[in-house]
Amino acid sequence: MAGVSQTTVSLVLNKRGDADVRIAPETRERVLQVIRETGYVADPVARRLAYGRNRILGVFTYEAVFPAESADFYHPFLVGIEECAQEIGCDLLLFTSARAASGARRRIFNEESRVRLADGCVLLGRTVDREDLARLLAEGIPFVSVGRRDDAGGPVPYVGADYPPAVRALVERAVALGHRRLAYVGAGTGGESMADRLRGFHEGVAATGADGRHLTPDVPLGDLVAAGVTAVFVEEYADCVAIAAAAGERGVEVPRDLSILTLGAFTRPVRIDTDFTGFRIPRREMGRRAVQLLAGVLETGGTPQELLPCELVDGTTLAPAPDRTAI
Amino acid sequence: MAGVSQTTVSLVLNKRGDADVRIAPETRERVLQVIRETGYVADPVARRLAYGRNRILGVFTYEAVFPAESADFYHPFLVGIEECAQEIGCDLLLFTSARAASGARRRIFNEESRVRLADGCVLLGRTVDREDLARLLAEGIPFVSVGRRDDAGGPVPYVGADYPPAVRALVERAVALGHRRLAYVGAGTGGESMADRLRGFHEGVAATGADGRHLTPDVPLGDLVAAGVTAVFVEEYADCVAIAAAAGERGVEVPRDLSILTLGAFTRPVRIDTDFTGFRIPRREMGRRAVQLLAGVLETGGTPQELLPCELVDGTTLAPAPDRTAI
DNA sequence: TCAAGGTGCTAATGCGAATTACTACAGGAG
DNA sequence: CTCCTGTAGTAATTCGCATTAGCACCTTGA
Repeated sequence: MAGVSQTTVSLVLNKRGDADVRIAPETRERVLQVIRETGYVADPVARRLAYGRNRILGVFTYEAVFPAESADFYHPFLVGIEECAQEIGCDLLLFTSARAASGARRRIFNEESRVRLADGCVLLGRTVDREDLARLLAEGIPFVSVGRRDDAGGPVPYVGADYPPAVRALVERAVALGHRRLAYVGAGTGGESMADRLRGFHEGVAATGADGRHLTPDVPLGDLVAAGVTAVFVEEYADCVAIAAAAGERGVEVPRDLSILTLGAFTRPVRIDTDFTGFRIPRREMGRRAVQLLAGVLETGGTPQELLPCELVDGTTLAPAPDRTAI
Repeated sequence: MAGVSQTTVSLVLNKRGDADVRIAPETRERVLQVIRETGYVADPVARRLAYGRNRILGVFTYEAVFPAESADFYHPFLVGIEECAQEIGCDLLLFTSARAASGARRRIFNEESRVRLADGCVLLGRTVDREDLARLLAEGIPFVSVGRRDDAGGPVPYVGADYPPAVRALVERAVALGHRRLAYVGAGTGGESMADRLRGFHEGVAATGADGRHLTPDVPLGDLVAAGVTAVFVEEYADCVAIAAAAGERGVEVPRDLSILTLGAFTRPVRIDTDFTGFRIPRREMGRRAVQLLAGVLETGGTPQELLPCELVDGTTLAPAPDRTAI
């Protein structure tokens, strides 16, 4: 329509004013005019095939992105991801189809994975399949994990929450308030984040010289009390609630008789009613940062690894240790 | 690696057992073996370019997808959309980049729109730009709007909430409880959904012979009371809350002195504390249905238009009309 | 023995852009 | 008048796959 070749149109569209390729202003204007009239938009697919970039970031989650329960644990991450993606002018591709059929484990690389359609991707999930990570690494697909990950055939780029210092700080607080017998209640495994929490607990215990034990979530409240534990550090939020409820039933007053500190893992949905003492995982910031780091990886490569600090939350479930003699 | 041509691999991958093209089982197995070993995955971009389909559905929202406020109005739509997309094995492309720079109106067709990367898309938003709709229609891009839309140079495919009967039913309920002076509080414009609500109100008033007036949201509560209005039908949820609050201040008891019925529009975020009488917009179902309809459009074309019924919610803000003589 | 028909696979082409290599033309220097 | 140097633009190729047309080989029937 403008009487020029496809090449010229391409050059005009991509604003190429290079030294080695130039377009007469008059010609350029003619092309732009036609584009304006027809509303022509370059096919993003072909563009990507030829050029290699899309401005599309993939988001892979091992759970549903939009959970039925609002105010869900993952939501803040996504808020941050979206905010940042918008700022840098990228679209987001949610791999919703990856949710495998019942039974089978969901995997990034399924039969017709669309991962490579995106320029890079953000991984979200409590745990991420090691094989998936290794393959991502091996194939050189740019990605950033939200949440720290152990090496998987190489260092994994991530932005995580810095649990150890946070948990350790909580332990120190409790000890400062007179608590001597502490318990970590939770698996302490099942993902790096759990391991990090437990590690922070042990560090804190070691640093303060307190007595710290590691118990599984199914430990009866009676055992805790009988063992003289006055402060529990609970990995999973739902267990916090359960313990608080059990305490209520048994006449153990929180926090007078027992301090409960949450370590903020959300594996199971639960209604939030108590204002537990613990720390805030900077979820939104992690989401934002993940996208920023991914943008950096796309730009210049590298394997960024960052841990964001968790802010302590005062809450109402930590009090000075009860007078032992009074019990 | 398998000693066959690219064509053969393509045929094996796409499971073509057509009459006109056949592959020896032995060859097929050899190819599959190599694929298994190398973990080869066809480039989704090239695939789309050649074949024309992606199994990617675009989601265009005129507001942020993941709002900072949880339990947001749009969230249920997205839950439904994701659920259904997952079921039919599609990924979701969120056009987060479309959020234009401050000031400018966000548009679907911006300079480098990625709409055409998806097979089709779902439109979400209180109002949708008419020009965008017209262009979508003109270019033959498959899409389905969530929310009824007036024609835009042709009928628009949509799945909406059926407001008129719902509002009308509320009016009839109020009249059945003795209310005679009713007021619709809200703009009644600014999108098809608003117009539909107002229309339903007028229908209800006409059918019952009650006295119905249309007032703007800034009407002072005093005027309502002075005019003898005993039941207000409030378009915007935030206004419901505001009116209830104003009533509380002025000693007008809800619902004894004044019944408040919500028509469920959420333009402005607001804390929900009262259990207003009104109806439930089937948001999640609308999201699901939109994706189903879109799948249908992709399959067989057409211009589906559906309205889903709104279920009445009893709530606590509708009571029999006060005895007029007693006021 | 040869044509007809079936079988199994490949060469060539297209999708729509980006990119590279190259050409036609004009003006100035030698 | 020829050679050189820019300048402005184009033809050809590439990206990785799907698809169509067609080729070579093997049966079968007459």
